[in-house]
Amino acid sequence: MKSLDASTRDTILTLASAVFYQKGFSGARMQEIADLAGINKAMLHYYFKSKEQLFDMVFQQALGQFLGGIAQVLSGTAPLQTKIEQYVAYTTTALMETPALAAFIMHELQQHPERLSAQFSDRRIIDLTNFRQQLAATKPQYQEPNAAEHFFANMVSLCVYPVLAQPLLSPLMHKNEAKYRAFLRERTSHITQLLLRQL
Amino acid sequence: MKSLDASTRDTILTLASAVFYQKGFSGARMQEIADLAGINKAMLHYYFKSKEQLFDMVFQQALGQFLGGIAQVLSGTAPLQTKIEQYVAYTTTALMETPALAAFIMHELQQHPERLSAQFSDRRIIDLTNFRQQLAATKPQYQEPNAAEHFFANMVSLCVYPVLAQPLLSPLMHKNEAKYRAFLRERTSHITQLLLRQL
DNA sequence: CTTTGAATTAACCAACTGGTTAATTCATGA
DNA sequence: TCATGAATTAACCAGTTGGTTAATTCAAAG
Repeated sequence: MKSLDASTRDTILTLASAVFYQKGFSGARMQEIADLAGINKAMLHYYFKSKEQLFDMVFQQALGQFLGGIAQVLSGTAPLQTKIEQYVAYTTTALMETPALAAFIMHELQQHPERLSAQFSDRRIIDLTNFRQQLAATKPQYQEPNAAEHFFANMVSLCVYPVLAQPLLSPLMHKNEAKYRAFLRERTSHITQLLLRQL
Repeated sequence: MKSLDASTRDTILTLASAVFYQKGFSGARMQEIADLAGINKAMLHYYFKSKEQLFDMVFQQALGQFLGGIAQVLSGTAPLQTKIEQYVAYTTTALMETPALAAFIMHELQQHPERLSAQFSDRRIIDLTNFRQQLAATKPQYQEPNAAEHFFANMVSLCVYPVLAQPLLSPLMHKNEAKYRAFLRERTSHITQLLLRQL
């Protein structure tokens, strides 16, 4: 039983995301997506003219979600502390819901870095100047070249990587999935404190 | 012109690594690997009976390289400071030589986490106890549950992610490849200081 | 020179995969 | 009720891909 025509596209998009996230573009099969959506391949091509187009929509949406948190930190007017706290909390929570998202984006971006440009041309949100100013205002040492960039890279790394590398770190720490998830939740405050201590 | 039969296998393995690293298992093509090696597909299957077998060798080797640095930190007898300094320097350097390695491992591990087990059954090197003891000896607060794990996760994240996410962070920081590489090199000391400050 | 086993090649194949087509059903507004 | 366009299906297709086979070349040992 299908949902209303208008929302069918969205349903497909959601199911397709799951497949693409886990298997990547080349590993994903149109047949599998169609099966998941309970339609046949022809219907899939009726809603999305090609695998590439379907993938592009999934990828751009995923990238938007991923960059959303960053944009807020880089351009918002809130105090630096607040922005950092919000980013750490939001990113951890969001990524934990779709653990394969980060690995998917990195893997696809590795092969086709140009796919990023679509997100950069439009939105001007992606700019470090505002962030650097706020940092420098808090502590003068952040005026030095690359100091703000290092802080930013630290923040993102500390949040994203442990989620992305769960299949590696979880066995390494002898934690089952539940325990590792608890560990990740615990990290939110750990990371926040570590970062704020640098200000 | 081919190299000596014995080393041909290694040549293929190296070339295949490059392809697998960039395109993953499902994106890689036996034909492309054969072309790179200057042989035809039949020869490729002569040396490696299947794509899966060739991939397994590549993957296990990649994983070994990736875990090599970690093992040293976790089990060596050197002082903690030295081990940290060595890990940061080694990891950054090693990953920068094959930037696609980390994304490759994460992506494949996401789909087949069981591929990790091969590395874990044999070597007992992968154990945090030694590391935790050294940490606790330096600062008692690291006796608390998960404290050592957080430190470890921080260390790995700070080193690996900025290399892995180069296609994302490089444009975001308005750095070309050369400048971003310089930034990564600069991070070696930045990360080391940050970590040692936590002791 | 000949034997023998490894190295190499060209041709081939079956399965898979993205995509198409033409015909059919369904819903709805006139 | 009928006309119209969207939704859906089954069958099909051409290109790709991993893998095989049988025949051939090559190199070294006897």
